[in-house]
Amino acid sequence: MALEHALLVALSERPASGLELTRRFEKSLGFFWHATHQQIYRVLGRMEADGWVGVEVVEQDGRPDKRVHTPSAEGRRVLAEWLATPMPMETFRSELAVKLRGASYGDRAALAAHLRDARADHATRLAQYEQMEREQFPEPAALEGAALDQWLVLRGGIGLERFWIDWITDYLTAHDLEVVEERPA
Amino acid sequence: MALEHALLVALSERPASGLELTRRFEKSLGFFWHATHQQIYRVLGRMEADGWVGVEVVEQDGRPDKRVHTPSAEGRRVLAEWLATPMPMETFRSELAVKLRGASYGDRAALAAHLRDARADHATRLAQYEQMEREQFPEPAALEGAALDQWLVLRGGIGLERFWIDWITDYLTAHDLEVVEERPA
DNA sequence: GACCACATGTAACGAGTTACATGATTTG
DNA sequence: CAAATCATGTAACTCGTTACATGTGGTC
Repeated sequence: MALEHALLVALSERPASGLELTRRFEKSLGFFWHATHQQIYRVLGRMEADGWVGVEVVEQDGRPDKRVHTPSAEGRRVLAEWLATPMPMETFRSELAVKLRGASYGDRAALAAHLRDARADHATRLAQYEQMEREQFPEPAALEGAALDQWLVLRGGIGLERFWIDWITDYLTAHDLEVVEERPA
Repeated sequence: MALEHALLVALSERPASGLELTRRFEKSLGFFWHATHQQIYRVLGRMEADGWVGVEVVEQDGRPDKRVHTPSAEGRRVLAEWLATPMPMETFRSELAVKLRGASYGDRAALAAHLRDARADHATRLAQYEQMEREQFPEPAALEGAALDQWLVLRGGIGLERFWIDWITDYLTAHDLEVVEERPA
């Protein structure tokens, strides 16, 4: 498991409350790790109990208090140890792949419509990532340290979205299911 | 959830016992879906109880009996219905990405060593996939129907392994951590 | 006789999802 | 005053992993 460690990475970059972490996960680390606020609060509570993070209650102007979490010395030790641990090879899990493989046992035309939707979703996300790259990393050659890591992970997200788009396109093309745009007269 | 549906796809291609399914998952659908035999047996039991599959006990020569599962009419209906259902966009989950992003909070050199191992693992799997492609699909242009789908999913697996290798290589290169091969004198 | 492969399971746990609950403050 | 946003949580459930259990038959 690694949500603990993903949270430690995020909190090392900047201390945060549960809700702030949730939002940050949607944006950045979320390319490769998704977590709901329920799960994040639960794990944060466990990390606090285990002494991996310290909590400071911060009063806010016109808003409820928030509990800001910061990695403790023990938390930093745990994170460093995890980073140095070898990992088993990962295999991605994809429902879409199962559907592609099983297409002949259902309505291939209906599936094709969903594939085009899925491709459009990935194209949208790709465009978002590329915009983030332009705005946040205008000069990649000058990056180093944590900022360089962040850019490289964003590059990974971009590469992955391109993989999805290419794969779906290849599938539709091979089955001759691409829609040719009609030019309106 | 979709292990049920993945099993229905596999059983539609060919009826099988639990253990045979487990092995088939390691080979083909396993590019994008991994499942242990425990999980497969449990889900097969549920599918049998729900009437999605029929079971025939087959005696074998010099081996224990096996229980061969075949999709029922109800199972085929369920599969077709699932195939026509729109799906939410998928996000892959990767520990490796978290480690890349968190590298500056640990020992980057130690991480780099594991990254090279991970890249070697993916290169090995890529070679296996490419060999499967040569052996099982020597003439892709002639494929159609279920066989074409199987080839396209294998192509997806190949594309994904290439993504991994490229990404890790980009990371190591950007951090100037590539090992230059020493030429033995 | 020990060991391995085949074949099917059970039990316990941990991780993740979904739905719901609570209370504050700002905006319309 | 109704609705939306901020902020933190509980409860119930499903999914997935790990470890263990059981029995057959062939091989060294």
